[in-house]
Amino acid sequence: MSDHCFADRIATLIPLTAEEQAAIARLEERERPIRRNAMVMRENERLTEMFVLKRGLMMSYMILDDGSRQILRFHFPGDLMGLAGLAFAKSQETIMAVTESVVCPFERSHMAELVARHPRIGMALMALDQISRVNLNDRLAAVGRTSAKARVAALLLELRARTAPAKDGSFTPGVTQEEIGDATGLTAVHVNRMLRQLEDEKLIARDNGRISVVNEQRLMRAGQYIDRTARVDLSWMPPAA
Amino acid sequence: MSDHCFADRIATLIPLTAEEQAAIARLEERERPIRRNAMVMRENERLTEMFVLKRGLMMSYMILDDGSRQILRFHFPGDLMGLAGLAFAKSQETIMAVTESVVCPFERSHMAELVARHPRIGMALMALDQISRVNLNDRLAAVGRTSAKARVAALLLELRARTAPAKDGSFTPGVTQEEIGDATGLTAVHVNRMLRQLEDEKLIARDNGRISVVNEQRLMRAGQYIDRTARVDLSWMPPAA
DNA sequence: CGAGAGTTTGATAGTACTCAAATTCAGTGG
DNA sequence: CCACTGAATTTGAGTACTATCAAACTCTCG
Repeated sequence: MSDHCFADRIATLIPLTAEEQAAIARLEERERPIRRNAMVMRENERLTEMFVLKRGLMMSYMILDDGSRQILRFHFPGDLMGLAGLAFAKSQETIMAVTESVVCPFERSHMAELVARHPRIGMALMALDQISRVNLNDRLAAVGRTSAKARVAALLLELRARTAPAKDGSFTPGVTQEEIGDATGLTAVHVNRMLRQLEDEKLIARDNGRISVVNEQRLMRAGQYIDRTARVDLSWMPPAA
Repeated sequence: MSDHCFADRIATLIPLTAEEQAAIARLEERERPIRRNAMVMRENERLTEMFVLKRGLMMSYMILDDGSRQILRFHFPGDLMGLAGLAFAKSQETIMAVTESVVCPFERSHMAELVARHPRIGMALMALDQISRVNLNDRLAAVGRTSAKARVAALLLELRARTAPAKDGSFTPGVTQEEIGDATGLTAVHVNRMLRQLEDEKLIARDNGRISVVNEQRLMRAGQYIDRTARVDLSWMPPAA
C-alpha cells in the first residue's frame, strides 16, 4: 500500500517525541474516501478545512477566464492539502482526486491549536511547506523558460520520483496527457508529440500507459531536472523540548 | 518614504501585543544597504540568513542551464525574503536588488526562537507566506495559460498595486522590460511590443518610463487580474494570550 | 458489441522568438 | 557644455515552436 500518514512525513524531517506524534495523529482521526474526479475543495468556496492525503493521487488547479485549466500541484500520500487557503476566506484553488483517494479532513483551527501547543511542529510544517514552494518555483521556471519537451520530461521525472515504481522500473503516471498539459502549460496534443519524441530518442519507453525511463541521465538533462529532496537540511532546528 | 518594518506587515493581518511587536523588532536590529544589482543571496550558496526588505525593490530568480533567467517573485518593503530556503542547506534562488535597497538580515535560528516563543507570530508568518504563495500560483497560471499581453498587463497591475503611485496616478515600475520578460516568461523584445499594444489600445499611457493606467477596468480584464489582498481573512486565529 | 474517454496523427495557423540594427537616454569625462 | 559610452528601448524581417482543428484509432468497461 502507498498509505502515508502526516506524522511519518514530518518525521522524515525531524525526530518527533511520542507526544508530538500523538498530537499530529489527532489531525487524522477521520478518513474520507474520494472518488476519481471528485473535489474536496472548490474555487471560491468558503474555506474551513484542510486535508492530509492518505492514499491516491490528487491535484490543485485554477480555472481561468477562458475556461482553460492550470494545474498548480499534484498531491501525493502524506501531503498536506489546502494550506494555501490559510489566509483567505475563500479557496483560491480547486482540489480534485486524480485517482481514487482517501483524505483526512480537519478544521484549520485545529492546525492553529496544534502549532500553538507544539511550536516545533509548526516550524516543521513551515519547512515542509517551503519544500513544496521550491517545487512550485521549479515548475514556474520550467513553464516560463524551458521547451515543451523539457517540461514533459521534468514532469515525468517528478511523477516517477513520487510514485512507487514496479520492480522493472516502469511506473504508471496516473495522469492523462491532458493533465500533463494542464500542469506544464501545453496542449494535450503537443504533450502527446513530446512523449513520442522522448520515446523515439530512447529516453523513455511506453507500453499502454506504463512508462519506463530508459536513459535516466539524458532524461534528467532534457528536463533540467534537479532532485531537491536530497538537499533538505533542518539541522538548525532546536531539539525536542 | 516607502520604509516598512516587518511588524507593521504582520500587524496588517492580526493585532499584536506590545511584547510580540518587540520580539519581531529584534529581527530588524541590523540594517544593510544594498546597491542596485547587488545580491544578498546566491543560488547554491550556503544558507544561514533571512532578510526583511526595509526599502527598495528586490527580486528572487533562478538561472537555468541555458543561462536564461526566471524571476520568481518581486519583493517589496516589508516582505520577508529567503524563507524558501528554510528547509535547505543551500539556496535555491538568487535574491538581488532591482533598485537601491535596505535589508535587515538575521539568522534563521532567530526565526525559530521567535516562533517557539510566540506561536501566534508563527501562524501569522505562515499566513503571510501563503499569501505570497497564492501570488506565485497566480503567476504560474498566467505564464502557463494566458497570452503575452495578459501576462504583461497582470504584472503591471501587480507592480502598481505595490508601488506608491504619484498623485496623477502614474507610477514607475522600477524594472526593465527585460525583467518584465524574465518574470512573465517572455523576451524583452516581445514585452516591448505588448506594452506598445496596450498603449495603442489606450489601456495604459507611457511617458519616458512612467506608466499610467488609462483604463483600469479593461487592463484588469486583459490581464485576468484578481486582487487577492482584499480577501485576506485571519478571523479563525486565536486571540493574543 | 457499443459507448466514451483517452490517445494518436495530419494539416494549417498563429503567437512569440531570433537576429539585427537604429534610437533614446542617463551618466561620465574631456 | 558636449562628445562619448553603455544600458535600455524600439522597430523590422524572418523563423520556429506550439496551438488549433479535425479525424481516426485504441482501450476499458458496462
